[in-house]
Parts: sequence; C-alpha cells; structure tokens
Amino acid sequence: MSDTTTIHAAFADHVRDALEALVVDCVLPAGLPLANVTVEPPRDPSHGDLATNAAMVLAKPAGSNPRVLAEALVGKLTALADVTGAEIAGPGFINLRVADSAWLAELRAIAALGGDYGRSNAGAGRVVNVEYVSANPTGPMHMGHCRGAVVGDALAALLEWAGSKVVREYYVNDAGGQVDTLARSVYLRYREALGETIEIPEGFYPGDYLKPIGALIAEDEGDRYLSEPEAEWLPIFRARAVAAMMDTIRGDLAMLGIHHDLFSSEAALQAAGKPEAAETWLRAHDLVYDGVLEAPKGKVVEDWEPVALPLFRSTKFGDDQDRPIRKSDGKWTYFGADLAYHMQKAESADELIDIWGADHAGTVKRIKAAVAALSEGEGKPIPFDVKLVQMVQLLRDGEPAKMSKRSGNFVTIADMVEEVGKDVVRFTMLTRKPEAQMDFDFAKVVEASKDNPVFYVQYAHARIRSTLRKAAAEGLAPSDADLALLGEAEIGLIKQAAQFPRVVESAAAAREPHRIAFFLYDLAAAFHAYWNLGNDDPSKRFILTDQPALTGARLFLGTQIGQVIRNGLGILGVEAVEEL
RNA sequence: GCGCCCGUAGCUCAGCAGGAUAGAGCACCAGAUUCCUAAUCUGGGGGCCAUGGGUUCGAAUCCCGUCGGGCGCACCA
Repeated sequence: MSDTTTIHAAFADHVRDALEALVVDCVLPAGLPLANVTVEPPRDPSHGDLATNAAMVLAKPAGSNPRVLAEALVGKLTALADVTGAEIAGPGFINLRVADSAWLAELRAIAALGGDYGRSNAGAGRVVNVEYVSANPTGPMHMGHCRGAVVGDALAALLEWAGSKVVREYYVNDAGGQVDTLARSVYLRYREALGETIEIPEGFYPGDYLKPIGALIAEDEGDRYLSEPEAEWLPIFRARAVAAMMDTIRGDLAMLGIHHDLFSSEAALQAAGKPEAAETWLRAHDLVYDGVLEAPKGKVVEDWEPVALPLFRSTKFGDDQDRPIRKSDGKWTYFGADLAYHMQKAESADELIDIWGADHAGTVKRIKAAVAALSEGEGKPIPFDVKLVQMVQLLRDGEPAKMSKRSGNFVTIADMVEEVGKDVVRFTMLTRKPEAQMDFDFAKVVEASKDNPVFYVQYAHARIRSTLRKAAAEGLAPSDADLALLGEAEIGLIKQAAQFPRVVESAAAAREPHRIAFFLYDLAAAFHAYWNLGNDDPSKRFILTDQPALTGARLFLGTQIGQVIRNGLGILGVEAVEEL
C-alpha cells in the first residue's frame, strides 16, 4: 500500500493529535479512553464537513465540562491548514469545515490508490477464519443456503479490505448418518441404472440429481455391487456420492462467484482422532462427564427414555443444558465433532467467525461454550463470533414459491441464478441486514428498473464508463490539471465518495457487509442527481467540447466516482458493468 | 414453557457500535426528455421509531417488563 493518506484517516489522526497536545498542555489528563471519540460527517451538511463528539465524550472522564474542552480543542484544530472553520455547536459538537483543496487532494488520492482506495490495515494482518455455507453434501445448494453464502463471502472480502488475512472455509459434513443415507439412495439409483424398478423409501433422498451418479457407478463398475452386502459397498458409494455432491456444490458456489480457500472434511477430522483428543482434554478438566440427558421441555417426545451419554458441561458457560458429544452407539454427535473442528480452525487463526442459518440458533450457545472452554483452557482465548442469517422467504408475485425442476422439492441456487443472475441475487441478499428476515420475490427482482438497487448502482457506473468512452472519441481525456475549476456540486460528490474508506472500516468492524450496499446506493443516487443537472443546464454536463480544461476535470471526477463504485461492488462480489 | 432474532411512513427497508430537526425506495400527487443512456432527476403529502418503565448531558439505538411475528428446543446435521 502506498503512503497516500485518505482524508478520513487524516482527520481521525488530527483529532487524536489535538487531544494528545491537550494532554501535554495539561488541559486533559493522560490515558483517557478514546474509543468512543468519533470524527464523522454530520447528518446535516449545514453543520459542516466533519464533526467530532470528543468534547462531550471526554468531559466526564476528564472531570471537565464539554464547553471548556471544546474550546481548547477548537484552538488546536483551527491551526490546521485544511481547516477553514471550527465551531462549537449543540451540546458540545465541534463542527469543522474543510478546505476545497483538501477534497480535491482526496480526489487525487482516489486516483493514486485506484483499486486499493478504501483498503486499510485496521485488521493488522490478523488471520480471521470465516466458515460459511458448509451445506451438507447430500444435494445441490438451495435457497436456504444462499443468504449465508453471500453474506459470508462478502464479509470475507470486507475483512480483507480492512486489513485482515482471511481464510474462507467450508466444513464438509461427510461423516454422519446423513451421508450414509445418501450412499444408500445412490445405491438405489445404481440398481435402477442396471434395469431394476426401484421404490424410494421414506427418509431417503428422492431427488433426480442422484440418478447420474448411480448411472456412472454402474457404467464404471458394472453389476458387481448388486450381490455384495451393504458393508462392502457402502463406503465406496458414500465416497463417490460425496465427491459428486461436492462437485455440484462447488459448481453452485461458482455460479454465485464464491470460492473457498479450504474444504475441511469431518471424516478426515475424525480419522485424525481430533474429537478423541478434545474429549480426553475435557475429561481431564472435568468438563465432560458421563451423565443422563434430561427430557426435552415444552415438547412431548413419546418414545423418550433416559440414556447415559458423555456430556459436555456447557451449562458452565451459559448454555441451558449439558450437551452430548457422543451418541449411544459411541459415534460422535455433530457437536462432538464440531467442537474438535473449531479447535482445529483455531490452531491457524487469530479469530473465528461462523455464518449459520437461523434454524441453528439453538446450538450457538453450546459451540461458543466449547470454544471458550477449550481455548481458554489452552491459555489462548480466541475471539469467536457466530453470525446468524435469518430465513429468506421465496416469493413469486407475492405467493410462496416452491418446487424446482431439478430437485423435486426445493428451489436450487442454480435455478435462481439462471433466472435472475448472480449480481441480482448477491446484491439483493446484501441490501438487508442479515439478522432480519427477508422476502425474495422473483417477480420484483427481475424487474430491471424499479425496486431494484442493483441496476441503479450498476447504471451509475455504466453511465460514467460510457461518458468516458464518448469523450475519448472526441479526443477528451480525464485530467487533474485544472481541478480548481470544479464547483460546489462536484465537491459535494467528492465528499460523499470520500466516505468510502471509513464505511469499509466501520462495516468491517461491525461485520456488516450490507452497509457497503447502502453506501453504494447513496453514492449512485448522488451521481445520478449530479448528472441530471446537465438536463436543465447544458453547461453542467461532463463533455463540453469548447472547454477542454473543465471537461478534463469533470471526467477526472467521474473516473474516480466510478472507481469507488467499482471498489464497493468488488467487495460485494457484484460486477461493475461497462454498459447496461 | 424456555432460548435466540425481529418490530421505524400505507408497503419493503436504512439509520454509520448513544449524538444535533428520524431517512431512502415503492405506491400516491405535481413537474423535467432538441440530453454525455429518462434503467435517470426535481418538488409534495405521509412517523407517539410496537408498548410501559429505567440508565444520562442526550435513546429508534443500551437494560428490564408487556404485546405481536419468525426460528429452534433429546443421541438429526
């Protein structure tokens, strides 16, 4: 990264420096908590370009009052070259006005940083492991996986932009009973491929997508497995079925533009003895004991009977019940293996993030308990966050959409991407905060105009690119030679685009990629509004053949606005199109 | 019954880890097209931020209760 400083970072530093100077002057005591000090644009632009709440936040811990502090701070800040005004307002805000020349410098900074504008090193290179999707390898990806996939992927990119090293990981649940069922289902399709008439029992996977796998095995291996006992063929069919499903899933993910760095196999984890190691350690610390599971509450289970199982003391860490790590047949529960899996991830990361569907909300406490127990016990507590994405209700013209041509009973991601396109799916999933439920209506989302922010943002970018092409055809090019010709409207646009680095930083800190989407929407709106000034007043257009200097400056501005939009869309994994 | 998430304009949603007079789109009303793409823009009406308390200089935002909606609640993943 170059040493080009963005205006946002510079002023955050300026305020911090001013506060330190006040410490030296003995106006402030040393060691004040600065975490809540913000430097950000006020909502009302008439209040200036930037405002800080420093005086209000620090008054109490400093044993002073906001007014006195603010006046001292203003004294320091007015001395800055880029500051043309500093005043105290409201309950103790300090409003700053920043010289136009500083905004023009920011425009040059965007140009200098290009595709890196907005990156920071706030994450300080810490390794963050983001586990997302992790759909069971028992079928193609469907809508239930989509939101988590998109949110996880955008979050991963966002954290990279904010200076973390990110590992994108997929946990392949290839060890439980479900993949055995998958193998048996494929075995049926295998027999079918060899001419038998089959019936698919309750509880098997009925989808047509298993037919080609069965057929392929029949082709490769002939009828040799027909007469063999299940114990012989099951592992083979399981391995082939899982491999085929993972190929399908990787294909589905690729359609969404998602590529994981690491696929971790649960079977491999178990083969390596990781769950045993965790159990041994937990037993040694009295965190696993042999106990009896309580009957579920609030729900009648008819054939419930008490069983003795090895239980993890998750209640010690805030869970409602202790949780079994092995089943009564001695095999690992999902949780028993998952706990070891999280330890495995923690070995090579500074921080863990899981993206889960809301239907797994009930298991958050136990896994957090396990990670806390193991990592604190090992003397290396690791920050661990589980992000829950809420359900998406699929609609078609307001009616619930069901049924897929491929799977028989659910809408697949492949179907959806084919119908509405990757960019629409991704952007739409990201224009809502993940913890709120959302509707996804095919009818609305394919509409290329209204109600569809993707096109709105892409259109802004396309307009800019189109204008640059048109200008080039007339021999006009962007130039920063005469930026002083830019006026109030243009500076306003720069101010808005200049928020990008701090939006990236705060979105990353809050783990909320949707903020990028809303920022882009606002920036696009500002651009469209600016553009339309040229409708009423031709002198406000980009291309003015008789004024090459002004045209060059405006094209330079447009180029950088386009760059910011492109960078933001890049985080979201949405294409910045050249034309619509 | 218990746990987690949500409740902001008629509808769909933002609200930047507590800040100044709560915003946008859709819908509704009134306008802009000899234009670098009108897939756009300008203006207007519309809110007890579910509700009752609390915390403080300051609450849509944090805490507690209530109401309403969603998800989950044995060895399934």
